[in-house]
This record gives sequence, C-alpha cells and structure tokens, in this order.
Amino acid sequence: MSNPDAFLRNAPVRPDQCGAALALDIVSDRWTWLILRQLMYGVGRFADIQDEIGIPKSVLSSRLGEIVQNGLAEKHPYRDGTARTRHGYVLTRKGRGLVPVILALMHWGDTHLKDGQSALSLTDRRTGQPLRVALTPEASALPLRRLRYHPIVAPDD
Amino acid sequence: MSNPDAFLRNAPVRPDQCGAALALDIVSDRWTWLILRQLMYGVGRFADIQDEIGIPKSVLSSRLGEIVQNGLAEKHPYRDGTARTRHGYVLTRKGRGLVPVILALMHWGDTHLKDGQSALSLTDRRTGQPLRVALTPEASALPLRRLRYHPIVAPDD
DNA sequence: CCGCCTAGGTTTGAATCACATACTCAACCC
DNA sequence: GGGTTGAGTATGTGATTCAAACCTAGGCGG
Repeated sequence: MSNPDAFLRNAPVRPDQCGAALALDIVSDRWTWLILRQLMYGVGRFADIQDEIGIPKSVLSSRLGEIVQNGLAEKHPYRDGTARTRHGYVLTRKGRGLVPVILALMHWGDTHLKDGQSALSLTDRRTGQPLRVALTPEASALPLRRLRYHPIVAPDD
Repeated sequence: MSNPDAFLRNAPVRPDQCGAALALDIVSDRWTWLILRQLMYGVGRFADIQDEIGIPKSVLSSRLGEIVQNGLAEKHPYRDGTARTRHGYVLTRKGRGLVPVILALMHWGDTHLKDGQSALSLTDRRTGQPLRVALTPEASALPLRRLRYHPIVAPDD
C-alpha cells in the first residue's frame, strides 16, 4: 500500500476529486452513521432511533434533516394499528448504497475491536453461502439484494 | 434490506455489540477519515497532510494523537536527503484494515456524488484484473496486498 | 558558535456545536 | 374537551473548532 522507505508528498488523487472526500462532506458525523445503521436495519421511527443509539432529540432532528436533504432517506408515512398516520425514515437507493460501507466498518470493528466474532452473519439469499464486504474482482461483486443477514446472538428485547 | 411495509422497532444487533458502532467511537470524525486517507496513500508528514486536506494544525495534532493512541498508525523516523531526522506517520496493520472502508466510501462517492467515474482504478497486483470493494462470497475476498491502484487522471503537481 | 530556517507542533481567544431539559404541537381516543 | 403519544423546537451552558500567533529542536552557513 505505502512505500516503507519514504513518504509520498501528495496523494495520487486530490481530495476535491476523490469520492471518499466528497462523501465525507455529507456523512462525516458519528451520529449520522449511527442513524444510517438504524435505517439500514429498517428502524425508521424517530423515537426508536433515539432510544437505541442515545442521541439527543435536537441532534437527531437536525441530522435527519441533513440525511433527507442529501437524498439518503425519505419520510414515509406509516400506520401502527389503530393509531394515527405518522412518518418515519426509509433509505433511498442512494442511501442504501452506503450499506456496504457500514458493513465494511462493522467487519473491521468486529475483528479489531472485539474478539473477532461478528454479531451478525451475512449470507447469500440465493445460495446461502457466507458473504462479506471485501476487496474482490469486479466480476465477483454481488448486488445488495442478494444479501440476507441474521443476528448470531438473539437481541434481548 | 428493510421491510417496506412497517418499521422495525429495534436493530437486530444492539449498538454496544456492533462492530460498526464500536468503530465509530474511534473513527467518527471527518478529519480523522481524511487523515487516514492520506496515510493510506503513504502521505505521512504532518505538513503534507495539513496542506492537502486543509486541516488546522491544532486539530491535526490532536487527531494524529488519537490515531496513534488507538493503534491505527505509528510514528516512524525518516531522513529527507541531508536534512535532520524527522518523524511521520505510517498505518499499522489495524489501520490498514480500514482501507477497504475508505475504498467502499470512495466508490459510493464516485457513483453518487460525481459523474460515476472514479479517479482511481484498482487492479489485482497478480492478475491485473479490475477490483472493487463490494459484497462478495467470503471465498472471493482478496487480501489487501493484492491491491494495486493507479490514478486515472494524473495529479497536477 | 551565533543567528536563522524549517518541520512539527502548542497556545490562545472568539465562534460554533452539542447536550440536557423543558416546552410545543397535532392528531386520535374517550 | 381532556389526556396521551410521537415527533419534534427552544434555550442555556459547557465542550469543540478554527485561525492566527507563538514555540522549539536540530542543522547549517558564515
């Protein structure tokens, strides 16, 4: 990756032309990532997001505003039994595109920050074989819709 | 990914057991990611990092401290021609583990925030075929050392 | 061996942002 | 029309960020 004997003086791609740097202008914040993680799992109600990740309401409100503004999620109405119509947040296609990033980060955290075991297993919806987000030949990349996940330890609710 | 008709009330994995959430405690910050991007490319000198990403010195100093503290990079001495010995920063194995995350984010930014073209092409050092970071069968995952990248448009320096 | 240069920081003070707490608002049910 | 509940705003304090100035160790030229 990097030359062991000397430091490069410049990156091969300038930040203003780099997709990663541009992406970081939009999704740079810890809370934003945690919110996107919830949305990835389909947890889209304001109060549910707030309860699970412990974000202050005012911050959640403003982050959700940015997320919608940037086209990563949309407000969708829902009706919970007999209750009135309410709104929650659902990832757009653009937002779903960040799922591999979150999964890659999860894999890193599992291997370097925990004992190496993931709490979530990823499998191919079609073949059942285990999946990962990793460096791979383009021809071996699978679309997100092939992904099925299930928790390895059941959540205690 | 998410059920289109209703919202889940909880994520399948609680944040405190999720590698992604743990990772975000360590690498949550925009500047930290931009610094890691520079280190990934081998740009490890304080002033070079500062110049390219435009971070204030005081923030760079404190972020580099955190990055070293968290074991993502180490200070290495270097000698530039006749000048005195100085120190720069080099990713550790743990830090290199974040490279796929950065590449996944870059891919997302390239496709959703630019015209869809990357400024960097990734190829297999051994076979020359194009690579990506993507969802893939575990068996198709390649180690990082197989990665070779080269800029598609030459940097103008 | 004195003074300057340079990389790599540290200090400082104004401006911004985050957090907790309290408050609001609009259904819907009774 | 009173209570409840989900989804937010408003507010005051405390922590972060930023820009700009300052510091410092080592080498070098004179």
